[in-house]
Amino acid sequence: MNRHQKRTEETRSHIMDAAEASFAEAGYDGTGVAAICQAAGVSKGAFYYHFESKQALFLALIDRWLASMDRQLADLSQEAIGTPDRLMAMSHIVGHLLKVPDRQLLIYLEFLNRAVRDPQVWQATIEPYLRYRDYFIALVEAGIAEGSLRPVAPKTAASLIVALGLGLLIQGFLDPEGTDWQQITREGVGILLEGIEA
Amino acid sequence: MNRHQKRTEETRSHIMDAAEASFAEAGYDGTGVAAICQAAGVSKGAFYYHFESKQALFLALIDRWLASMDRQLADLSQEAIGTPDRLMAMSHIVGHLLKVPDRQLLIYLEFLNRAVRDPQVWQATIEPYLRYRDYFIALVEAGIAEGSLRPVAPKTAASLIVALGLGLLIQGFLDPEGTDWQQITREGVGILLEGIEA
Amino acid sequence: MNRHQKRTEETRSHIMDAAEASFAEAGYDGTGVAAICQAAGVSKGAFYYHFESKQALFLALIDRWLASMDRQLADLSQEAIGTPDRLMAMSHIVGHLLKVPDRQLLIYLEFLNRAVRDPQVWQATIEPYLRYRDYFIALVEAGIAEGSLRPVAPKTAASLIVALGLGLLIQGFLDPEGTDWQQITREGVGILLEGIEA
Amino acid sequence: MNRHQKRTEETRSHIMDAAEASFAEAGYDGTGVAAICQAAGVSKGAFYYHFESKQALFLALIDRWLASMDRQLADLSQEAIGTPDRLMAMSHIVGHLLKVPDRQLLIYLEFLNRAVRDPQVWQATIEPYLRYRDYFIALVEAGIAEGSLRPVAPKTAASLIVALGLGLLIQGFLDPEGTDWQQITREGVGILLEGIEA
DNA sequence: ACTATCGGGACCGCCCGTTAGT
DNA sequence: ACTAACGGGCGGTCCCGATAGT
Repeated sequence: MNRHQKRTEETRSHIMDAAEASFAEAGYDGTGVAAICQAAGVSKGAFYYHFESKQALFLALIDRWLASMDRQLADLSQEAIGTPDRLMAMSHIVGHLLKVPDRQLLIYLEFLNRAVRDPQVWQATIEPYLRYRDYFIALVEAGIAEGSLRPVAPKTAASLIVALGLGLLIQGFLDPEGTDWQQITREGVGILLEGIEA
Repeated sequence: MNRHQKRTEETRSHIMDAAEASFAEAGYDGTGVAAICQAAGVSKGAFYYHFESKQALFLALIDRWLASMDRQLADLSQEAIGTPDRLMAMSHIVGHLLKVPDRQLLIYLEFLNRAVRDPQVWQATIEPYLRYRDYFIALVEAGIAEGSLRPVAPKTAASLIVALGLGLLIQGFLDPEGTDWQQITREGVGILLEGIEA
Repeated sequence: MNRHQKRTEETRSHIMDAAEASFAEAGYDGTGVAAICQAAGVSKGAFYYHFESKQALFLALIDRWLASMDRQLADLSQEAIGTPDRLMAMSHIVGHLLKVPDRQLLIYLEFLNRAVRDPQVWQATIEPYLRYRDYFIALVEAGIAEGSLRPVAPKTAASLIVALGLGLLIQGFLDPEGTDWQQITREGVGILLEGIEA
Repeated sequence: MNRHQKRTEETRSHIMDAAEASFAEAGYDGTGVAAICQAAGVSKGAFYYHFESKQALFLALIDRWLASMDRQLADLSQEAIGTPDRLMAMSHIVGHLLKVPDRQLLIYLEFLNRAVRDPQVWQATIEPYLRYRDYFIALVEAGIAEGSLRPVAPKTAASLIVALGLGLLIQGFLDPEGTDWQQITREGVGILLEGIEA
């Protein structure tokens, strides 16, 4: 990668970072392209040189986020531990997300909200969602196979786990100050395990 | 009630119904006041006679929804049954919501999404949220007192229940066709109860 | 005049008073009919029962003001004094208007501004303006005849007097605090008289 | 100066010229941004690229006018002549303004009318007004010093001169046809000088 | 690879005036 | 003589994207 390409990539990243922040803060519709450009310190022309449209930028943002999620999950899969411990480890990740009331996370709500209305965004969201659920299904099946989990329906359990994560995240958004969500998450996973552990 | 009042009430309802449908379909920002008026069959003059702004209409919509929620909860509280059974009954309500892929429900996502960005909407959302959580806390405490639940931390359990409901609803939005969410909900509550029942 | 008629007249007056205040404060275009009605404590229906349009109300306001001006001039003409003294007496009236920075006076600026653009308002304004100038012309001619004034061109002198009054009024609007306009007016008339007195 | 800057300057001027004409013709409130754009042959996008708002354009118009006024005054100050002659020269300028019934001048009335209601416009108007009055005060003082004027109060005389100009301008607006305002102005200044000349 | 400038459309809020009802 | 409710349209602003220029 030569000097030029590097510079180009940097501009792209700046725009995406600025957009991510703005979308989280004010929402997709509440953020103008001009505002993104100003925050990124570039002109509108630069924006439309790198992205076909505001929508395309949004999609790129989703992709970037999913890629980072994949990386995190892959890291976790490296360590060979039992299913319950792995769920516990995951709860720590979610709990960590909730510890600091990170306004930046709000962009995930925006992803969600647009996914159910925009077919293109839906496409980009539903596919990874199913992938993640499959991951949890496999996890549960492995747990049943290794005898650490009771023989529950894997799909139900997986949906339950995802629901738990989503639901706690949203509550964390709604009430970021009044509750120690990190602790709730830890205890919650404990209760859930109680219900499925052997 | 004279003719004027009756007419007013009807117009207001028409507007709110049309707005609810449009907001669910296209989102808050994707719905213009003109579109609402057309759908409701009234003029802009009528709209701004009944509502101070688009935002005010949105808040009125939230209030109406919360009022109906309160009514449903109150109905449920009438019947004197044990906590586990009551939770099961609730799961049926949520399950029913998920049975038909009702696009109308999408407006709740819109409520959520705006609540975290607009202080006024947040105010209107957080207060009832806390009220509902308190309701569940009381429910769990009652269950522990009557011996039907194990002595878990009530706040944690309540948050868990709410998380379950929210998380399943959102998954229902994301994947409305591929899964029998009604069944997942039933089984999910079963697993959760497994973890907290005595 | 029976009870009903009296009540009607009162409502009309309330509306006109409220409109006068609002027009002075925010200008003609800056004042909505609804605002006038609210300030007057009546409904829009009442407004349009008494006035054909916002414009008609404005015309009525002009008429009312001109009538009061006529009354003042007539009072002044009663006293049989020389022209210079009469001009001095008038300067006191103008000076008095300028003593208190009466925001209410701003409506005359609005009259002026609309007169040059709206033919109907122009009609209602130009005619009395010419009448007043004729009054001053007659005054000057009388002064010359009685020997108290030098033989200046009456029309020029009259225009000068009117210009003086208008110009000082406007300066009083522009700089209501920084200057003692009452005194300036008194001295100014003195200087002017110096130029035309015999 | 590159091509961009030149184009900008031209567009800005076109917009300002069109706005000046429209404001004079129909008043500030009676002129829509769309109308200005159409008259200037540009789009709304161009308009709001060059001006932050309709109000900002109005202020820019005031500034432009004041700058041209300053230039005229400066030109006049170049020639070393006595105070009376200078006042006479000025009367010629005002008289010239009044000779042709120039509808364009009506924008000054609009300036005035808005200055007394809008703090921002007031700010932009009062400061130059005071500057001009100071100029006349200095002029009168110089006249007294050089012995061409009687020892009148400079501030009073200056206010009188300004009042004369303003008042004649307004009368010129009200009655543009019926009177030879050029002549009235000349004679009027003569009379005024009569009152202050040594 | 980027900037300065521009095109045109859409949205919210308001406004003037009308009508059905009392 | 007056109110509540409504009709329809306009106005300022902003926004997404395109183009001319470098």
